[in-house]
Amino acid sequence: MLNFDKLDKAIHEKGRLAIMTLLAARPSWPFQDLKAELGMSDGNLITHLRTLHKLGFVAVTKEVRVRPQTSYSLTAKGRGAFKDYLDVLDQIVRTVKK
Amino acid sequence: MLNFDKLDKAIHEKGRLAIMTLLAARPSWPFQDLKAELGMSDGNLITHLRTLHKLGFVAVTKEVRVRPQTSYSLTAKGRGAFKDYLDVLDQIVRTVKK
DNA sequence: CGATTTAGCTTTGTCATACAAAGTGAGTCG
DNA sequence: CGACTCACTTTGTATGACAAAGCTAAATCG
Repeated sequence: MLNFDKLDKAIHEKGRLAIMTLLAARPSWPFQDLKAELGMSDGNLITHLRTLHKLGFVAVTKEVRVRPQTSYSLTAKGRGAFKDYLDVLDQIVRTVKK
Repeated sequence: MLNFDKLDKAIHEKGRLAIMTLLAARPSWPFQDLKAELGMSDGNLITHLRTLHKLGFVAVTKEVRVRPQTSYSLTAKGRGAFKDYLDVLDQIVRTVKK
């Protein structure tokens, strides 16, 4: 049957779900762009990103252009975990709609 | 675009998402059955049910058979809110998979 | 009939964490 | 030099998940 334990808790949190969804949509996101898109505070955003990074879901790239710019992207692991997560969501949606 | 603010926070929590999914599958669930199915402690389960009840998502019916039996079911409001929630999930899944 | 069991709560306490606000340090621009 | 920006870090608050244990009323058991 439906297995809610498989719902990765780290991804399930609303803020991080939004982040993962954005990261899945484009290969790389600068910190400022994520912040603008999500309307989060610096502290909140970076904490979520750090959580995802610690889990190996997100890669961090630092460049110094005119200004320093840190960009974030999904790792293969992150993409896999997100896919698994979405599969569960998909199952829930299908199960209930039947 | 995707609107994460529309993700009802009360439903989004894992435990309550599981409860809502069960309640959507059958017209009514006795407390003990929910507890067995979900493997939650009394205290945890009743707290979640109370949260959903306060929001008007869940109706409570008390019967006295051989033993007292309290059953829980979705209200129309609960069903509507759950549908809206699932619509957002569905959108997320579709958006990412594209 | 007294003891035990059961259902459904309530209470209590702990632990985690989301989130904002404010501070930090390095580099840049005027 | 002084203001500003980026990317953090630190700190504090507030919420909430969850388990364990107690509590009450009713029913069953011996």
